Amino acid sequence: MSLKEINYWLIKSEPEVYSWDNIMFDKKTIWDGIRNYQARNNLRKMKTGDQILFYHSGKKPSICGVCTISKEAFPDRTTDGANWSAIEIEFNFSLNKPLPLSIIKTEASLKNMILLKQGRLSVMPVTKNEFDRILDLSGNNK
DNA sequence: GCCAACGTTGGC
DNA sequence: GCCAACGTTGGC
Repeated sequence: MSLKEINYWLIKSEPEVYSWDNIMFDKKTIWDGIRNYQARNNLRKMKTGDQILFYHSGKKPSICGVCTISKEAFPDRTTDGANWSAIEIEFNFSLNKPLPLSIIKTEASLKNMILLKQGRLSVMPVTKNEFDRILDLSGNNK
C-alpha cells in the first residue's frame, strides 16, 4: 500500500430523484448527468478512494452519509461527445444522524464550507477538517 | 409559492 | 464583448 492523499467532496442529490436509501440498496451507482462546468471540473479531480459526503437537497436539506469514489472520471454516456464526465461511487456508511443544513449553518468551524457560499453548486470539495467535524457532529467519530 | 443566486442564450 | 431576458437550483 502506497501512501495516498485522500480528498473529500460533497455531492448533492434531490432525494425524489436519487436518495440515500437508493444507494444503500444499490451499493454503487454511476454519478452522471452533471451539466455545470464547475461541478464537472470537480468530478474530474476525484481519485479512487476519495470520500464523498452525500447531501439531500429539497425539503429536508441534510448530509446523510459517506460514499467512496470507485471509478474516476469517464465520459458521461447520457450525452454525446466528451464534454461531460461521470464517476462511479459506492456506499461506505450512513451518518448515525443526518446532519441538517440548519446545524451546519450554526457551526463556526463549518462557516467557510462552499456548500454555504455557492448555493447552486452540486459537486464541491470539502476540507479534511470540515469532513472530520461533520462526522463528529453526526456522532460517527469516536 | 416566493425569491436570491447564478448559469445560459441571444440580440446587438 | 456586453447585457437583458430567461431558466434552473435550492432554501425558506
